[in-house]
Amino acid sequence: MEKYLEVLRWCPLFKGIADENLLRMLTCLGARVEFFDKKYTIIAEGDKAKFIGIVLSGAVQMINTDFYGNRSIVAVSEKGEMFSEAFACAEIESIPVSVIATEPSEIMLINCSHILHTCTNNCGFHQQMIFNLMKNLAVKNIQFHQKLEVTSKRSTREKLLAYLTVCEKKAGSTSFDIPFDRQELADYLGVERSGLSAEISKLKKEGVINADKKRFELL
Amino acid sequence: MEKYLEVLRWCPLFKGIADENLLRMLTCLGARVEFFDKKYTIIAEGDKAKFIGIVLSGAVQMINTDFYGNRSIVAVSEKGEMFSEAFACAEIESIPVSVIATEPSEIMLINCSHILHTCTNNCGFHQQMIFNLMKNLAVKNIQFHQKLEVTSKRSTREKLLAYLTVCEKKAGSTSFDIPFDRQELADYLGVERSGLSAEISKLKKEGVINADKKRFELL
DNA sequence: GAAAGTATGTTGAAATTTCAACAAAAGGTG
DNA sequence: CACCTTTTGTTGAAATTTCAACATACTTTC
Repeated sequence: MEKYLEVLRWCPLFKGIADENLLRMLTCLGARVEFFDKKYTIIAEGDKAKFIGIVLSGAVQMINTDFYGNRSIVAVSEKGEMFSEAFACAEIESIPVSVIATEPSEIMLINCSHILHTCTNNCGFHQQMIFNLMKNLAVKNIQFHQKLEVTSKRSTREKLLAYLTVCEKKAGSTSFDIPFDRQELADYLGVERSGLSAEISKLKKEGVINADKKRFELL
Repeated sequence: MEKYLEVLRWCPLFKGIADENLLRMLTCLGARVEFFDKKYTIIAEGDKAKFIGIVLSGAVQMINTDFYGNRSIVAVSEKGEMFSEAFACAEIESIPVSVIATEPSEIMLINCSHILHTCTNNCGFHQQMIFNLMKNLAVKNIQFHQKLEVTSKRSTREKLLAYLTVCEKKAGSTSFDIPFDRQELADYLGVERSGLSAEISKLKKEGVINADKKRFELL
């Protein structure tokens, strides 16, 4: 597990926990690492919601596919971030989305009940970890607020600009990469790909943005 | 505070805490109760995100108003439920939405730092409360997933039916009341009121639903 | 480096939503 | 009960989005 230390130090779950304690905890938690190729399903809709995932390398998307096969991208987790923690913490039966690797990815899986229901009173690191988990859940909540703010806009143009503004803030620069190709961006924003492409072109012509592949710039 | 005991027992924050401990904790937490008339603002966008709110009576809505004045209803909290807990727990600067009373409401306000940063190691009830708070954050997360699933549908009809299906599940009956009037429902679903009214009429004619004011039935 | 496959941009027609305006119904108030 | 206000339903025109189809650019594979 040593080779993952650098990523794990960045993971919100282990904030404030020293390396040597972290490594011991991983054993105690029964953490295991699995590799998934691009496009592979890490957790399928309907699976038991037992595990918290941590992205050690690569990236994953939470996908919601409806009755008619329409894909909606709910969220993205990148290196060092967690996923599926809300489902595991809420102790619901099964997970309502699928988690897909969008690149070859190494994923750490931890049975959430090991975090919630083991030695909660004795071990200080454990308390810290539960606190970290709570804070992370709150942060994810806020991210949902942001996503709702973006997708609740009525037009493709407004959704796109709202999303790019969020990215700009996150990146701390007017120029940044987004984690989506055009079809994925459309599925994330809840709009039509062709209309999205048209809108991007229009905004380029108007001199509002620059865009090339996944790189965007707000002018 | 005794007169609020019945509601507070139902509040997810105090689950598993006996009445006598609960009352002592309220003092320790510095909980206070305020009354708000219908349409009054409990927390305004931009306010410091210090407080967790608990609805003792009445109901509140989380409202997001954009630059152009378009209203979007993010969520509703009813009797016994919490609000603003994610903002407080994430310890962000200021709250990005407004919380409005939709009926005359009694609201309990608790400074979240009193929950997170006081006697966390000594007091068992306190540990329980933090655990409850975490679980509630996870549940709210899942509710956001549900809302996204509803609002990510492309047509007014699909959004409405998806929302009504969620209500049906929650109510455990094909007939139920929704917490919105027509304009509010439109602002919650992210559609036009007139189009929504038209769609409701259509679904009634087709025999798919019954609807009268806030009461709906799925046929 | 050629071939196949994937991603992106473009376009016009069809469908849907938004907008504005009004009428009818319901609710609140003196 | 009459008046005023708010809510809801309806409608048609304008704007926007979706859909389908195709051309081009870019990637991957052999």
